[in-house]
Amino acid sequence: MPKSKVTIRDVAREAGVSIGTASRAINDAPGVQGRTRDLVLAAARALDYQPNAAARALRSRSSRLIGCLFADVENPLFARLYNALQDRWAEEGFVTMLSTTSGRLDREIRSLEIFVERGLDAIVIAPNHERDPGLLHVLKNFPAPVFILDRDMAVPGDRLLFDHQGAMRAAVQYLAALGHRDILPVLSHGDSRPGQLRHAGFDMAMREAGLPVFGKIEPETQNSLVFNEIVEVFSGGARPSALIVQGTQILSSTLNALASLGLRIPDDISVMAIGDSDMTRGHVPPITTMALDHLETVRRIADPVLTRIKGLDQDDDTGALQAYSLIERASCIKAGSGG
Amino acid sequence: MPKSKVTIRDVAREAGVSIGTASRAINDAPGVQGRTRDLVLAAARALDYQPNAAARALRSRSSRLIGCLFADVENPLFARLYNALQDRWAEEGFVTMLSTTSGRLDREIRSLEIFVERGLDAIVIAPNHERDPGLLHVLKNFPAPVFILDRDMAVPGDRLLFDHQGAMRAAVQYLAALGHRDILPVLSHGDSRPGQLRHAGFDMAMREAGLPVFGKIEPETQNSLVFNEIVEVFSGGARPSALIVQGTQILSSTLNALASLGLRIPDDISVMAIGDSDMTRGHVPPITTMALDHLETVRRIADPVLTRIKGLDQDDDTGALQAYSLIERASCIKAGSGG
DNA sequence: CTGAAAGCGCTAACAT
DNA sequence: ATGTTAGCGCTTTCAG
Repeated sequence: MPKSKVTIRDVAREAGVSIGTASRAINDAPGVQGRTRDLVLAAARALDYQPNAAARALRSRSSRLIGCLFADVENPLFARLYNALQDRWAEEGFVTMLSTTSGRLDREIRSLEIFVERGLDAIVIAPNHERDPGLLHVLKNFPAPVFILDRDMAVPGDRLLFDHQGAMRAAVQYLAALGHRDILPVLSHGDSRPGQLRHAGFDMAMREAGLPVFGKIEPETQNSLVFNEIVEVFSGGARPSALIVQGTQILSSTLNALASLGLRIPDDISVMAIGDSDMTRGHVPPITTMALDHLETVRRIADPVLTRIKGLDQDDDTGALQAYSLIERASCIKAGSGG
Repeated sequence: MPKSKVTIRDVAREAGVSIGTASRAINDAPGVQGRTRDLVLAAARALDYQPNAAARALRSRSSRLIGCLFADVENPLFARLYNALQDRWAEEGFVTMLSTTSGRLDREIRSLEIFVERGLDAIVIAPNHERDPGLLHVLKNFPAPVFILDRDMAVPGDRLLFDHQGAMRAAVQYLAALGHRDILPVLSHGDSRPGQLRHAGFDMAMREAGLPVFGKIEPETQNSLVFNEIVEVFSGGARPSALIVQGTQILSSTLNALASLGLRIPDDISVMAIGDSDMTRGHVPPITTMALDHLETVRRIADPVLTRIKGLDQDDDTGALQAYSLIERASCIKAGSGG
């Protein structure tokens, strides 16, 4: 009884109706009598019928598939996001596909081609290469709605942009209000939107606050170790009173360095994180953080995508900005007030 | 020029051949003259032809899709694994789908149903629920090869089992050889295979080494905080000379607690990790670890799956055991030799 | 409200 | 070596 692929034909026969009626009942389309519908559904259940997605997609020209293109799902932000999006879209009967590219251009382009072949109904992308003409070309001709996540790309489509600049400003203002002047940023060097805006935002905020830029630590990537750089700064005699640290991995390395230097948080130094995670929450003391509202972020991605798939032709929402908010925890205190 | 769905028909016409020949050329099947083949491929490229995967799947009864069912892709092990498997299978022309379930039974079952509907050619699963009859039932009737990853499940299919027991034994032996007697394990309490075997392995190894079990810390989940438990142990006056810690999140919390207690690694206490990660590598000092060989693990999953898809009917490989190996780093020293 | 039939794009079997 | 054709399982007209 297992391997026999039962088709809608079998269901129709079992229910004693035509194949068309069976289809309508199964998709609960209008124009089916209640009793007939029940008959069909009962038959389907009895036969353990599973619709064939390929046949459906071929005929209906809708795969009920939504694709995500991320560089990397080891990044907790994207992992959580993927999880939540998958959940949300599953409620609406869509299956979510994930393609990770390690940020490599060829794989980004190849993934998009695969998305075309598979006939995805929509895609959400946060590619590493914002300005590559080849990638942009594929995107412009993409046969389904494209949602752009936190990237500056010259292609049509809804998008959601994280307010990195605002986050940096809020962080600096918060620390400045606590009396900190020597604030050291530890922000990975980004070629793409997030990195650029964070640096720009930091510089601007410091200027606004009338604070000299004390120094900078710019790890190459999200996974770079900053242990040595941190130790060097303090060995050099210079002595920031507060750190702004972005990224889980970098934060981990930073905390390790501080502990190793014998510096206590927040007594000896204040630490502020950009981006919430198990680490910021679970650390003792917990780390004050600029965080994205996860639920809201998910909603602002999932819903517009669904709307587009339904085909409601509105103008692209090209300016949606997702703010960070300050989560005050125990890792920052007034400058000079420590033990 | 964008939306026009160009079909194999168009390619055939453009190349001046029949639709069948076009198909053969595109799939580079045997029985096509070199020149003809080039003609077709040129036409395909010129028209920017993308084959329709749904039609292919429907006709050929092969979706060229491989599914992964994991509880959670925020777990670095699975994230890395997914990445690598996707890469490997892409080389063979397969697309990989990921379903994450947060370990919830209903979602595990639902995911499998979706896998059936989508006609996946094979699946790799590491479900949370090893003994649920409903899940087992679906699996037994699954219409494609099933590969089981590190779970004890009474269903047919190849599998790869991680040697958690061996890992714990090696860890204990290593520490015992360094003269440690008071070894404290910090291992999450698992209801499924990995957790059970780790605990069993630890107990057995301690017995073999003639060491009394000093105590245990058993966080509920992989994300549990153990800061307080660690602090309590040391405040209680008891004083292990070495820790065996499993999981990235738990390790993070543990290291935080040790730092906060003012304990230096390895001088005041030796620390050994189960499972390699950016954290074990990047920590200062780097953490001695029992690790799985990533490449080998990937190979031992990816290859058998491919073989099964090709239909080579051999017996299930039901006993493959993937060993951990010891990566000696700086976090463990001889008992009593510290500052 | 339901049945009959066309056909989505492709591959595979059968002709030539 | 290439052309022709049937039909995968389903949704969607079009009749009735």
